[in-house]
Amino acid sequence: MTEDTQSGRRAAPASPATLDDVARRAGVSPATASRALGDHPHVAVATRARVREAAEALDYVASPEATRLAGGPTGRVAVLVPHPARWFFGELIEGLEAALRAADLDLVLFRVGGPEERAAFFDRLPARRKVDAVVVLAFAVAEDEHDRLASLGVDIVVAGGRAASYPSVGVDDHGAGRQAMDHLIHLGHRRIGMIAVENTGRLAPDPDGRTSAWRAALGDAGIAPADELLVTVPWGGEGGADGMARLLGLRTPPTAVFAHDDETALGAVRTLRRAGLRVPEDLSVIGVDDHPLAALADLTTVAQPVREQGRRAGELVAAGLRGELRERVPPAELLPTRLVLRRTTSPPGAPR
Amino acid sequence: MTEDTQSGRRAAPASPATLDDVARRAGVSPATASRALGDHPHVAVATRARVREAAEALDYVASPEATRLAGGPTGRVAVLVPHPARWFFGELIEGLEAALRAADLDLVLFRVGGPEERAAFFDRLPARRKVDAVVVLAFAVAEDEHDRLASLGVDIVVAGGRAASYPSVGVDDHGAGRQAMDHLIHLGHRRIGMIAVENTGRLAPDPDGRTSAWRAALGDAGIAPADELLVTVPWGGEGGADGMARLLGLRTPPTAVFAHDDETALGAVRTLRRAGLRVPEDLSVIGVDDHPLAALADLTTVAQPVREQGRRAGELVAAGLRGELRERVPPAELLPTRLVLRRTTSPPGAPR
DNA sequence: TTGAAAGCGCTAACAA
DNA sequence: TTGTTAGCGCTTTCAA
Repeated sequence: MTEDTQSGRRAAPASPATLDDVARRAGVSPATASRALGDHPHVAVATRARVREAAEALDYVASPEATRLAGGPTGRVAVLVPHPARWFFGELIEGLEAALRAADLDLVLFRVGGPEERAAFFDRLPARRKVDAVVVLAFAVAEDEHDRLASLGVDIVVAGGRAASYPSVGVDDHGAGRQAMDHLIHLGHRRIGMIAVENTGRLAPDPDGRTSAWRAALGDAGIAPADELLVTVPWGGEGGADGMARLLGLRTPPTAVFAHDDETALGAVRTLRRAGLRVPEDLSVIGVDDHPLAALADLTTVAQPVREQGRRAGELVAAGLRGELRERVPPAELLPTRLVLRRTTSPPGAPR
Repeated sequence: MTEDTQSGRRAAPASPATLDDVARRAGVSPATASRALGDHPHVAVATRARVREAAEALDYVASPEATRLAGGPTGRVAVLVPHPARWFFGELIEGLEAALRAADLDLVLFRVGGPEERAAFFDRLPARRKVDAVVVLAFAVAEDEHDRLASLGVDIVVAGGRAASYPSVGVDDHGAGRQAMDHLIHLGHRRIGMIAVENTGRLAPDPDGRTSAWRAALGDAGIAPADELLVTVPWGGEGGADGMARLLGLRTPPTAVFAHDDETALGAVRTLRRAGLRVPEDLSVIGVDDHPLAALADLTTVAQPVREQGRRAGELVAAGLRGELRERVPPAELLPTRLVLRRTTSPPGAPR
C-alpha cells in the first residue's frame, strides 16, 4: 500500500515492454501473442485472455514502426487542411481529433493551401505509406488523386464538403444558401446582393453551391438575378468589407446582402456602420456558419454543425480502417443546417 | 518528349525503391549508402555523390518505420493543443506546420485540454516512442513531465508561453499587459477594470502575467487596485460579455476595461452597446492579440505575433533535433508586442 | 490451435 | 573509406 502510494504513476519501465515480453509472461510464442492481440481467429479463448492480461500488466503498446514494417497498418491518418487558423477548419480538426483519438488513431496534420502544395502532397505520400487514410478538409479531390491513393490501400474521406466517389461529410450548401435567401425574400427583399468569396484550391467554381442558391432563389421568386449584385472577394472580414463597399457604390444598392460566411458578413456590417447606415433598418445582412463571434455581433445566420462534421468524418475513417466500408462507398452524408434569427435582418426599409 | 508529356508525373514505381536498390545502383553496400545519405563522416565525396544520384534517380524516400526501428529518429513531432479551434492556437499551429514542414518533420496533433488529459498523454507517450519531440502550446509543463521526456531523449519546446527549464517562444505577457494598462492610464483613466479569464490547464495562477500587469500598473500610478474591479470569467466572447455586465453592476463602474484578450473584449463591447453605452465615450475597452475580427470591430488592442511564435518554436525543435541545442537550453525567447490604437479607447468622459 | 522461422528496410558496431 | 553482420519489434507463411 505504502509502496503503491509512493511510486505513484511511475509504473512504466524505463524501456517499453515488447511483444516478446508479453508472450513470455503469457507462456506462449510471440506469434500467438500477436494473433491474440490482433483479434485473429483460431486462438483459444483462454490463450487470448492470458495474453491480454499479460499485455495489460506489462503496459504493453505495440511499436507502430515495427507493426508497419511487418505489413500492418500505421495507425495514423493524414489530415489535409487549407487554413488551420480559420475557425471553420479549427472546428473540423477538433471534431476529427476526438473521433480519431477514440479509435486510437494519430492525426498527422498537413497544411495544403494551393493546388501545387496539394499535388506535392499526393505525390509524396504514396512513396512511403506513412498513413492509413487521408482526410481532406473542405476541398474536392481529383479523380486521379483518389485512384492513386485507393490503389495503395489508403482510404480517403472528405469533411466539410461533398464528394462523389468517396465518403464525405458536409452540409447541403445549396440548401443552406436557400435558407438564407428564402429568409430575405420572405422578409420582402427583392434587390438582394451576394458577397461570394474566391474559391482557392477548389476544383469547381462555386463548389459549395451558395452562389447558385442566390441565383436560384431569386429566380424562383421571379426576380432576375442582376450580375452587378454578385461580388466576389478574398476570404475574410476585410474582403467582406470591400465587397459591401462595392455593393454600396452601385447606382441602386441592394436592400439586403447574403454573405458567403459570417466573417465576410461581419466585414460587410462594418462597412455599413462606417457609412452611417443602420443594420438592419437600412440594409439587412445574413451570413453562414454561426461563428461564435456572430452571436456577439447579433448577426443573423445559417448555422452549420462544423465540429460534428469533423467527428463524423473521423468515425467514417475509423470504420473504413476496420474494413467496414469495403466495397460500398457510403453516399455523401449531409448534416442539417438551420436559420438563426438575430438582429441584422428585417423587412426592407422598416425597423424590425 | 512525347513520352515525357504523356507519362506526366506518374514517375513513381508501384513499389518504392529501397536502400538496397539505391546501393545496388550506386555500386556500394547498403551500409555505405546509408552513411552517404545520412551525411555521415568518412564517406568519399565521389561515393556520396554517386549514391545521391542513384537515390535521386530512383526517387528514393527512406521508410520512416524502418529508420526508426533501426534506432533512427521518427521524423515526427507531437503538438499538444488545448483548443485547436481557437484563433490563437490555430495561428500557432499554422506557424509550426510551416517550420516543421521546412525541416521535413511531420506534425502529429494531440488535443490536450485539462490536466488529466495532459497526464494521460505524458504517461502514454514514453511507452510508444512515436515522436522525436513535443511542442506544448501555451501551457506550462511540470518539472517531472519534462524530466521524463528528457530522459527518453524526447525534446520539448513551448510555444505561445514561457518556460524556465526548456526552450520556449512567447511574448512578455506582463509587458503586454503594461502596454495596455499604461495606455489607459495615460489617457487619464484611474478606475480601470480587468476581465481576466479562468486559466484552465495551466499550472500557476495568472501564468501569463496580464492580471499582475493590471495590478502593477495601477500601483505604479498611485492607484490602489480595487478587487471588485477584477472579474474572472470563462474564456470567450460570452465570458467577456458577462464580465462586463458584472463590472457595470458595480456601485461605481470603471471608466475603462482591460480585457484578457480580444474575444473577451469583443464580448465586453457587446454588453456595453446593449446597455446603451457608447464606446469609447462612456467606457474604453482594450484587449490583447489583434485578432482579425478586432480590426473589424475597431478594437484597440496589444498585438502579438502569434504565427511567428509557432514558426520560431518549430525552428527550435528542428535545431534541437539536429543536435544544435544540446547541453545549452536557450533562454525563453520573447517576441515583441505592440499597441494598436483603434477606436475603443479615449480619455474618460470625453469624445475621442 | 500453436510454434518456428523468415523477413519488412534500415542503422550501427566491428572488421577489413 | 567501405563491407559484413546483426538486429530493431512485429506479422506471417508453413509445419506440427
